[in-house]
Formats: sequence, C-alpha cells, structure tokens
Amino acid sequence: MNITKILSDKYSSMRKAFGFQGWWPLLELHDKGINPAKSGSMKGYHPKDYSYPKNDSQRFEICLGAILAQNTSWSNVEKALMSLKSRRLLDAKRLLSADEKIILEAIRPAGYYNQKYRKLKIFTEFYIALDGKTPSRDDLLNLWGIGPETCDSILLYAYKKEEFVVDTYTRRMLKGMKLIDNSWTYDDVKELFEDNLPRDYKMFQEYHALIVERGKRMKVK
DNA sequence: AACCAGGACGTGA
DNA sequence: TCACGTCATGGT
Repeated sequence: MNITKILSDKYSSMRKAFGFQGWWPLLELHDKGINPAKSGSMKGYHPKDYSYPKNDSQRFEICLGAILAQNTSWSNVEKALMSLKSRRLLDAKRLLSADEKIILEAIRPAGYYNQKYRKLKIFTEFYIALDGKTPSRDDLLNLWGIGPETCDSILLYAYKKEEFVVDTYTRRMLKGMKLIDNSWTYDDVKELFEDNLPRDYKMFQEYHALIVERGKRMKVK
C-alpha cells in the first residue's frame, strides 16, 4: 500500500463526509451568506472559491489570525479579530501606531495576550517592510513568535504557497492511521504530505481545513 | 471543575 | 537535542 493512495483516499473520504471547507475564514464573509450551511464558528468560510485573499486587508487579517490562533480556539480568535476590526486596527500601519493598551484590550479574548501583542507587533513591522512581496519561509521562521505551523499557515492561506500545514490534529490523525509516531518532527510530517501528494495549493488548503474539521468533530474527551 | 483549544519559546540537563 | 514549564482566555 503506497502512501500516496492512503493520503489521497483519506482526503477523498473526508471531503465526502464534510464537504468543501473553503479556508481561511474571513470576518467580512460572516453575514454575506457565502456559506449558509455553516454556522457559528464556521462562518467566514468560502468553499470552492480559492480567490482569497482578494486584497491586502484580507491578507493581513489571515496573518494576524494565524498568530492569534496559536493554541487557542477559533471562536476566541474571532472575538479578538472583530475587536481589532471595530477599532480599525486590522491594518498594518494603524496597528503599529496604536496604543498598547488598546491592542491588549482587543486581543485579550485570544489568550496569551502579552506574548501575542509582542508577536503581532514584530510580525507587522516585518509585513510592512515586505511592501507586498511574498516572504520567504526562512525569514518568517526567524521572526520571534512565528513557529513552523504559523509560518506555513501564513504562506499557504495568505500567499497561496504550496506549504503543507501540520498541527496537532494532523499528528493525531496520522497516528491513528499508524503512519507516524512521536519521533516524527514537524518537517518529517510536512514532507510526508508534500512528497506524496500533487503540489497544489488549493488541495493543500482543503486538506488541512478538512483535518481540522475532523479534529473538531472527534473530540478528545 | 479539570481539560482542551487550528503553538512557540525559554530553560536545564 | 529534548522534555518540561510558561503563557491566558473561554467553552464544555
């Protein structure tokens, strides 16, 4: 049994069970009826539409969401993002010049707010210096506060780069399938997907989103 | 009321 | 290198 078939079969079965996901969720799509089948924390998805982000504002929102989502439930991240948006701080330059207390207040619901405040500022300075260009993976990883998963999430969903995202749900699923054990590093797992699947950012986006959807439904208890 | 959530970093051995 | 502690809010 080759790995390619195992991984593509898994993708097919999850897509059949859960449908197209349409990540990354965006705030402004919440109440636009783009995906009426989804509700609650699953608003903001845009299934079968891979044209996002459509502008710099959406791209920046994805980046901040990826940082705020570290070890945190998405519903809490949404609260922080909506709070930032209502303060008009979902904008790189405005965020940099904003008062620290205002930002802390806005992102508090996402938890770890002192660390995440620092991470947001460091990333935002980097983001502005990019001036619209796509960052390299190494440059992102060298930023304090950007680890491998956040890095690949940003590259895959904000920049459409073919980087497979590995999170705890991914590891849990692969362990259940007896494909990996605890000795596998982040890069080992990432390469397992990238070396055995077609290099297609749309499929990578869907695959990771499906793994998360599966993870959310199969609670650990 | 403990446990988890779409991790990353700092430390000591 | 690696196992472990820390960071923190909100839902179940």
